[in-house]
Amino acid sequence: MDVLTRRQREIFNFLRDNQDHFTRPPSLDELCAALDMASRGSLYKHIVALINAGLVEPFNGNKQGGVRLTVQARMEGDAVEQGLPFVGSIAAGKPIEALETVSYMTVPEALKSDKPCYVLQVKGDSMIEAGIFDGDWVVIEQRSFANNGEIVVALIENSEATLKYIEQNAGQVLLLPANATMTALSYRPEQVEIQGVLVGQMRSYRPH
Amino acid sequence: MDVLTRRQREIFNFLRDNQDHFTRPPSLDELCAALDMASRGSLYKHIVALINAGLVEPFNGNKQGGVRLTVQARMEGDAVEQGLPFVGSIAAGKPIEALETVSYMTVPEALKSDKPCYVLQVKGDSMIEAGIFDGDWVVIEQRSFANNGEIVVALIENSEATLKYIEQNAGQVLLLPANATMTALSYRPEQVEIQGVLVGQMRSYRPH
DNA sequence: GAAAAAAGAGAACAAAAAGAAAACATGGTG
DNA sequence: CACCATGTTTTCTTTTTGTTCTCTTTTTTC
Repeated sequence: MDVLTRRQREIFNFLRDNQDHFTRPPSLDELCAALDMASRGSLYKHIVALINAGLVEPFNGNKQGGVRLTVQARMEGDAVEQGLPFVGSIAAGKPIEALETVSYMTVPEALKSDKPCYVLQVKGDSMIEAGIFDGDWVVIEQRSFANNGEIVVALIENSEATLKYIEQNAGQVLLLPANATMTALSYRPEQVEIQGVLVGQMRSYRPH
Repeated sequence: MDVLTRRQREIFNFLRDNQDHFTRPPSLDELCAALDMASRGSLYKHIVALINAGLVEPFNGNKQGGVRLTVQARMEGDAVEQGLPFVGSIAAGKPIEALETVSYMTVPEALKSDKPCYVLQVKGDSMIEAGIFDGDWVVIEQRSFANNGEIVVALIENSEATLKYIEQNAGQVLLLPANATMTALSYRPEQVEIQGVLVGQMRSYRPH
């Protein structure tokens, strides 16, 4: 069995990643539009290759109806939707570990990562310029390291947890608020413990 | 059992998503109007297909009275797709009604209202100062009226849908962006149709 | 750089699906 | 009774879709 070409792999990946965006198997024309291609016939060749590779199956007995992924392919992308632990609010001056799970919150797949996550409610305005407001919920991937420029939950001096942009240089860790009225804080690496990285954010506009 | 065709899927989805909007089972003519179809006979074929698939049941012993969903159909809608209909992106210049449900998105209870809701993806920066960024998802409560100061999905001149603050005075409707680089738009009431009100917002920070 | 492979555009075709429009049936209403 | 809203059937046209073909363009490989 032949190995996939680059474009075939691209198209398969697109199908795998976007299967949830189609309620029904997409037709060739729909796929063309989604892939920004102009020719059905060109796409058709790739789909046939994927069919031959066993990665995609014709929908309706090779007649009409579009293509859909094989069962194996679908498994790969499917995840069970389950609530994330909601552990309280941040900027409350307490380490996250001290907070017990208050409840569980159902969160869209798109806002999670594939690693363990939890949900916090934001208190304060330190990140308003990043579009994170007082009262928002944030989805945090549990992780002890971060890349510069990421928004992290950082535990300072083992006592206070905050949500800030992080900038780690040699011998110095900068925690940057997204608020012109606040100033950046500088620490030594051993003073700061990263407890997680921001992967999602949610806000309710309902009156309460 | 035959697999549903694309159009049958669409119509079933429409029935499932809009069953709350009909106090009684809709007649074929009512459904035609709702689906913007001109021929009862054409729709009838689709309904029969849905009946044969066990997804829809005739209301009054195949006599008068319209169609309504079977219990199974309701189950499917509730169990399989627990999420809200995701109907596409806004600021794409298209009325919402023209957009079909492309997928479903699981949304936290706290971001919904108790009325029917749907999800849109935001395109553009017109609401950045309200903390709504390009690429964010918004949960919209389906509603044709709004209070001043609410953020609404407004259909302008029956052709373009946008997300803006609304301010309705006598004989004038103001649509206010939350972006200092953009200006407010003023319309006559009959030029603006409110399609929904913002009740929730979500953002993903995952790279993709 | 030339040859080969891959990718793409676009046209043409047949079959399926979808739609329009009209006619007919049937029950309820005034 | 006539009238009307509705479901049902039929006949037609139009659109969509998979499929195949030829041709050009781009990318890879030697």
